Amino acid sequence: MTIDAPRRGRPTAQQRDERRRRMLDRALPMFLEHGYDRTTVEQLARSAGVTKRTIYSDYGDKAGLFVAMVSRLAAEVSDASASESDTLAGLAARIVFRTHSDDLVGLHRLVIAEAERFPDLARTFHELADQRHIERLAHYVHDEPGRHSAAVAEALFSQLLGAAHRRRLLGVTDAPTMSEAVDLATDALDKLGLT
Amino acid sequence: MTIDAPRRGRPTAQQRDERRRRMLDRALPMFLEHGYDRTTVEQLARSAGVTKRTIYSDYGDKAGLFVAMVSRLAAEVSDASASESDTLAGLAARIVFRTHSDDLVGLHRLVIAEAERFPDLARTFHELADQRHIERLAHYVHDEPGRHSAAVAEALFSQLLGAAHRRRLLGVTDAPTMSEAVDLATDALDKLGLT
DNA sequence: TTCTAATGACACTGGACAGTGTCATTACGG
DNA sequence: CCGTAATGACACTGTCCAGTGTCATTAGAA
Repeated sequence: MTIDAPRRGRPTAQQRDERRRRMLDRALPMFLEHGYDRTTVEQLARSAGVTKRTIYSDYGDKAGLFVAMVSRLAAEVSDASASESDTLAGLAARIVFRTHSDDLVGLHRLVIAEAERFPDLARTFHELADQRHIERLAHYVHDEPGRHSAAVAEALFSQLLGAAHRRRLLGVTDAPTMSEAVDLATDALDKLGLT
Repeated sequence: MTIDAPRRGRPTAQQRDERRRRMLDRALPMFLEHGYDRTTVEQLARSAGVTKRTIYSDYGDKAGLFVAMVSRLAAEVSDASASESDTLAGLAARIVFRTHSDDLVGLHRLVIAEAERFPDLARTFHELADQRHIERLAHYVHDEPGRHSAAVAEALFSQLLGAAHRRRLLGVTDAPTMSEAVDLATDALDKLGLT
């Protein structure tokens, strides 16, 4: 859990970058496990192999680190499903798999939980995660007769997450395997009459 | 905000019941506004016109009050949409309106936020709220050719909440009016090809 | 080389808050 | 009417934790 061999004194540029990255990397599992309030700066520091001092001078305070962490992750999510896929079914399945994963569900939970305190963060998350997914889906459904692709894409997105994702947020089911994700995606496409 | 004229000494039976109810009633807005961790027992007590003492003797601790409050509300939600409606469209619209309301979205947020700490509560909430809605919808779609009514009902429920409800959880949109809820419900039924 | 920036180690402060103890007060039950 | 249960008032304890100060240590910059 804890990073070993911390050295005193000013770090090399490389070490400094590693530390900065580690603080963000390690913050996620910490916040996921304990929630925002119950995660102490001391825990965050120890887990990253760093002292509180460094966290405060790099990120200002706990909220600063939290925002930086979520922002970075949301951006990654938005990039992740970008290129690789070529079919609607493939894209749909990947979106299901990703959004139902433990990490993303946990992140989603955090952002929802703190939506009141960090409204901008919630908005960013929504735009980078959900909205991007919908836009990407829209590229594949633009020809549907008589309905706007954006509306169809949103309906599909709703169906791809659906009640299953609600159950994930509430923690009453486990993350689907990739093959289960494919099935969920297939069902969703089917129910909306999409090819 | 605060209840006035608190009197010392043992309360009458009626006063006692009122107090018990008030504690639960007032706990919701408190928890909604500040979240679980940042709501203090002192605030809960003052808001209900009661001292910490009474909260501790009635509910044991903060967690006890929280669980009691959510359980009662979840049960109410489950009863609420019970009888009145006779058409699928009517039921669907009422579900949309209720689940997108500020109170229910806030409650949902709370339960999601604390799903890790109160897993049983999350399960209860899911069964009493979501699952009940799905079952109720299922009564109206049992005749759909070639698909199980339960599956159709779940798909419909997914569509009734959908991306709009995600936005509500993230706090990026306001609660829909009743007429907007009707529109959302109509769209959802439409997209799934239901009458 | 010398000065400065970034850090670890570690102690410390100030505030907040859960939960308890005590006592006077009031209603209820017998 | 008397003993007891439930309460308000209020002080108190113990703990936790965010954020800061200090100093020695090390790397980079001039």
